[in-house]
Amino acid sequence: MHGPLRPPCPGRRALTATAVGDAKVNEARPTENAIRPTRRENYAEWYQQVIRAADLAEVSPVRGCMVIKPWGYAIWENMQRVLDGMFKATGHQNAYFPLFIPLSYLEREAAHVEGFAKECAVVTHHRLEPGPDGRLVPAAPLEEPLVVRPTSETIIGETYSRWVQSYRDLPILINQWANVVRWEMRTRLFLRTTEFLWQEGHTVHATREEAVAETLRMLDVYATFAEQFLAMPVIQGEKTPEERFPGAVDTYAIEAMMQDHKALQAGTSHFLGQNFARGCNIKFLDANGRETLAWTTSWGVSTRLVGALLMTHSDDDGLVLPPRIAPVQVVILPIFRTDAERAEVLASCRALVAALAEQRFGDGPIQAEIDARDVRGGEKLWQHVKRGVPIRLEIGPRDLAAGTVAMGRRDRPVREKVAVARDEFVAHVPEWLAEMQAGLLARARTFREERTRRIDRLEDFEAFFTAADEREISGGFALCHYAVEHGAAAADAVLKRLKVTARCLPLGAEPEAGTCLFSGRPSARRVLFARAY
RNA sequence: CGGGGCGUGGCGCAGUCUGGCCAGCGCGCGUGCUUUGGGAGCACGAAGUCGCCGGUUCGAAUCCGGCCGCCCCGACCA
Repeated sequence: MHGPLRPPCPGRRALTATAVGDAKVNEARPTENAIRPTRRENYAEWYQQVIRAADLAEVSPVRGCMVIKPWGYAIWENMQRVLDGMFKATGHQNAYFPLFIPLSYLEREAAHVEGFAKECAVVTHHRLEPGPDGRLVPAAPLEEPLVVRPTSETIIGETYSRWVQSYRDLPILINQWANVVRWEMRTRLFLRTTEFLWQEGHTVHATREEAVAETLRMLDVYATFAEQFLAMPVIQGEKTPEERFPGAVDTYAIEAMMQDHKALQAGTSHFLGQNFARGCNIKFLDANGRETLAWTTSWGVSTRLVGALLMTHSDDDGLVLPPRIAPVQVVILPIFRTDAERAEVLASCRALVAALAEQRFGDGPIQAEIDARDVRGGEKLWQHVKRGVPIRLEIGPRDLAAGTVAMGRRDRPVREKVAVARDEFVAHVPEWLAEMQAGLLARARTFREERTRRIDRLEDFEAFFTAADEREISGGFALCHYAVEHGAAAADAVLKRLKVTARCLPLGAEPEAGTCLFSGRPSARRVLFARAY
């Protein structure tokens, strides 16, 4: 066990067996965080400031919409790439369906309309003409208004009804990457915007069992992705009837805990039963020649995952990216004064990038980038800290002479810099990145476990969700007995007051007889309660 | 949609109550010099229809009327 990645003690000088020099911890400046306010001071504002400091996105001139900037979009592209591979590996194909849904389609499933009607953008005209004051006004009304898709069950269902004739046509396993629009009252970058990017899988099956299996399989894909790539531990569970997707029979979700102890639904998977098959007329002849209604599912994750990622790992110095989802794993900051030094240092940096590209991490080569911009060193370094790049390297004339690189890790204090032999660095980077990845997951899991309680008395429940003083962030995950079918009315007032909701019925929990915390009725299992995004 | 707040160079704000001084400050931006292995210093400079429309007035960022937009709190939500 050696290498600079396990300094014996945080904040102290780290000793390394192979490094050329001792670790250097610059303590000249008083400790000061890059992000203000800090998480503790004002969590919601901290979130906005991290997005700004990391250059992920900004609010657009269009109400409720965001501009996703290159760094933020690169993270989303990585998510897309990995998930897309996982979808393909489970037999799905990509396709694309229209942005516009005829109003009449949306009406095909009663619960579905009711759920989405209040947040639909509607296109009513197809032409602009100069108005009396010289400004353009809509003209030429459409015969039937078009809804900008809030989700695509109905338009895809309509299409599937023509594709499905025989049991031999099944299953249909299709995904689409798309944008959707939901006219929300209040928006927050990445977490809830009027327009957002997502993927939606839509499948059709011959039997109920197969559709249920698909629903749970994709939920598991999401959980695996969240944990292995985003280093974000999640709880898989079934939604309560109140939280169910409009039109679904069962909705499942992965729930993650953010650093303010709130739950964030990071992905959903719906067993739609035959509801949409009925509404959209998806029928097939089975092996016995009988006309049968199909069974469908749908499942999705969105750019919300970027917000989830941010709130899982980031600290008061900005974004922290798990190496497996970071667009760049290593950023190299060349240091030089003269033109001669510049040429020499840059050549050396380029050689290092090439050497790193030979090393593999996860499913690809290590992505290293040289930042040779004419920006002052300290300023430049902090930009990369705030953007969450896992490893920073400084390479200057002294390193060239000594055959070293100066390394800083995003999971270590910013001012902790370790000199590592250059060859050593190249050889061990994959291992160190893997260690960072695992460390982030472990830390997030510990955080969650420390704020998860089994609670059996209402007064404990109230206390758990009540802050002792202004500065404390209260709450977390509460696992409580809850008679789902009968307890809702009894629980309503308490939950509303505490702003807590039933997040899900965790899967895989062993049955346990108990008494509903709210209604006193018998309960067979515990339900996960939390404040939620 | 209800309650509260706010619109002044790219960003953050002061000035508005009590009309008149060249519309100011900080950050950022540009140029030059000095610096550079941890968020630089000095000097010079560019940049504003004071949200929009109308009214009052000799004179409006400031007063009056209307409109638009944004933010926060609630109801709705991936």
